[in-house]
Amino acid sequence: MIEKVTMQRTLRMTHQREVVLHELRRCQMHPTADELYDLIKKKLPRISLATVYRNLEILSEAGHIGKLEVSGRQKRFDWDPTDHSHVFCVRCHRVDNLDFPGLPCPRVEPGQNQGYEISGCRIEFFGLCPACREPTTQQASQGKPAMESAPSTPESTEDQQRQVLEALANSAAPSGSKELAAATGLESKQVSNQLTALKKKGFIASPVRCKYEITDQGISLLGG
Amino acid sequence: MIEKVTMQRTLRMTHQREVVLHELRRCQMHPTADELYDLIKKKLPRISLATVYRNLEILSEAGHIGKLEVSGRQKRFDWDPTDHSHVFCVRCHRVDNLDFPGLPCPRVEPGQNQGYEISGCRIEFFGLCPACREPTTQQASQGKPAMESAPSTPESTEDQQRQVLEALANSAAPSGSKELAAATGLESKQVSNQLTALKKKGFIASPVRCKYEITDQGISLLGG
DNA sequence: CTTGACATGCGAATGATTATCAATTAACTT
DNA sequence: AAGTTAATTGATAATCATTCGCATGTCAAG
Repeated sequence: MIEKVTMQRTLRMTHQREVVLHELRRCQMHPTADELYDLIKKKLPRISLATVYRNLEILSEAGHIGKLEVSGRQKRFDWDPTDHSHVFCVRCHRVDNLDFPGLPCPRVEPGQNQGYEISGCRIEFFGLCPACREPTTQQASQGKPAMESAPSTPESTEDQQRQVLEALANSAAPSGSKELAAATGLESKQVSNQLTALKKKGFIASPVRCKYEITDQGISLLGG
Repeated sequence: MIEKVTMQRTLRMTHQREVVLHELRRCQMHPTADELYDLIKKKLPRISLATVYRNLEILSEAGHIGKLEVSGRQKRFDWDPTDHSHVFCVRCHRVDNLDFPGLPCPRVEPGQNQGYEISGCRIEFFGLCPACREPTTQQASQGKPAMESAPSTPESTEDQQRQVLEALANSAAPSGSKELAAATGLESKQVSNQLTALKKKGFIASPVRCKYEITDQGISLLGG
């Protein structure tokens, strides 16, 4: 009698599910759920982020799309569910396909390794994407260009601090680390580190929690 | 003059950092931060979880330990920072080393693939660990056995619902999905699904948000 | 046209991790 | 040995990505 209690039988193709699938296929990239959400909102302004997540999960479960779990960061989704490897950029975190000719997965010894019954493996390449390889044409990275984060060069502590300080000098109101990260193109963790250092030295101050503004001392530092 | 403003020079060997490193080396496994935290608390009851996280980060940054980012789940840490591959169990999420004799990383074509400058790759094997391969001696999995989660077999919807229902029958007070997940050894998502299904059928009821109790109808179902 | 299984939108919850901040402390520098 | 200073700590709040609960909506089948 418990058999009567079942669920999740059919896959209904609702409008939003259709749009999720269509937009993913259309963009031909490997967007995160929220990137796709932003895209989809243009077509379906009332859709919920949860619906996007739900449908991506269901569609990947059903094998219609692929789900990428790259190195501990945000999941990305792939319109192409067939087996293939990916590269991701260590700087801007963009993901691209990588189809190599040879065998993708190294021979899995059928015998048990460590007692494990190995059923497969995932290979994940990393490196620098074309955009991030460039020798930095300019460092001012405005906004976020749709799907790809702002490439930034690995800079010295001093450079980073100068950037943060300049960004603060150009800002009217006290800024948080996220705004500063956006303004400088640095990672917010880096920005945060530099804020701490700058504050200790008295070049910036924090009028309210998490917000910073440049001090006279900081201004004179930039000026000198 | 900005050069004066620097930071992060030395690695101070504090007591807690020493213990973090020591405990990680001692356990010879691949614990998550909070598993290690539980271990460390026995030695240093006043240590903060944040300190454990911080030190694991710093130590791995400095190359003293390894950081494992397995398929979108909790990070794990490795006392051995040298290059080697890992297998993880798709059921209990345990991670083990895997040293194969041959070349671990497939030849990275030095030419640019997709314009990427590939600097390396990560191979991640998955399968079933020895414990999870067993044909299920019994399904009652009490508590969590220190470092390894409770292995559970992929069961049918009906089995899962029966388990959940039984757990509820044995519980005095209304239970949440987490407790039930612990009691049944199922994943909390699964439990949640089954709770929804059971509730719809009237076999359980929810006296308060997120808590469930078995109904007379549910009891009679078990009895019959 | 009712039913019931699926779906949706909303908001709140969760889990893992990180940031903030005042107070300590380890490793220099006298 | 005492003073200086930046790294570190504990406690806690915040953050981010993701999921859940629930009331409501939709649709295909009886």
